[in-house]
Amino acid sequence: MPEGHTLHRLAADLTEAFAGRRVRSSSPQGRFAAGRLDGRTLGPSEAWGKHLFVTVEDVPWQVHVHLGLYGSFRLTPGSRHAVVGQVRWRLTASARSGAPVTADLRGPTVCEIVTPGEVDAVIARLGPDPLRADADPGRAFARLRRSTRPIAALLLDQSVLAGVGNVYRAEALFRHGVDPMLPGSAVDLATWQAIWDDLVALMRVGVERNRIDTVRPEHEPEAMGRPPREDDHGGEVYVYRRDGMPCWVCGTPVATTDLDSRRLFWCPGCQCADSVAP
DNA sequence: ACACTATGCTTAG
DNA sequence: TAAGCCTAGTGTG
Repeated sequence: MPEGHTLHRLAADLTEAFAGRRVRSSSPQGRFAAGRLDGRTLGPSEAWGKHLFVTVEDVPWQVHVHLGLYGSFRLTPGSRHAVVGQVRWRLTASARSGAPVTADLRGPTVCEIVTPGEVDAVIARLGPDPLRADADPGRAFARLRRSTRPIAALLLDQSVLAGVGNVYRAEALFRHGVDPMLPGSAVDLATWQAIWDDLVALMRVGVERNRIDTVRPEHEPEAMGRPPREDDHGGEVYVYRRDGMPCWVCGTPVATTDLDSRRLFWCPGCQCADSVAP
């Protein structure tokens, strides 16, 4: 499911499966002008935060995809599958150019052909993306320091930081013992740098494993003598959707509240002004 | 079978 | 702040 790591993994998978290959392109559901790509050769795909761009050889335009809350873009071997459900965009590459493969896009918020100028405009409104090597965490820190909004709200603001979603927000704040309601202006540079570095590491693991894993080795189920969780959010997490359950570290029940119409999860024991980072 | 939820974001008011 | 987008999985009866 789509936080930034999902999009970066998807970009890599699409590039591996389709770059340099001639594709068939269609919109079984009919809501995307997929015919413009039919018979063309794809270039590499790239992710910026939660946005995906699929390039096409010999033309300046690209396909811009945003999965939104429940979009999915799934690759499966083979090129002759029956269409199941509402497929906005189907890409296939046949056995003639390598391993046959199909990619089906369902339920995206955005799937459109965009000009280079439009690509630049999307990227321009995004903050630094921890998964991009050229990202500048200082840009995000400058935004934090100018804001009285809670750090938890700022971490989800894609113009402050690109690619972080509700799970990474909750988990990163937990791992650094930061009170989610701390105003951005009160975050010191050392704390910010630690959170940023941690997001870079956590999200890279997310890309590799294609799931979110945030629990340190010493708190993993094997080390704690508890059964593994392994739910559909990924592997092990500390607080995300664990409200009411005891914190893995201090035993305090995990709390939840609404913040800007999004659910926020945190441990009141580990994440307060006088707590030491777990 | 139906109801509810969800890792997101935009627009209207 | 609320509604809308539009899919899939889970829970309830």
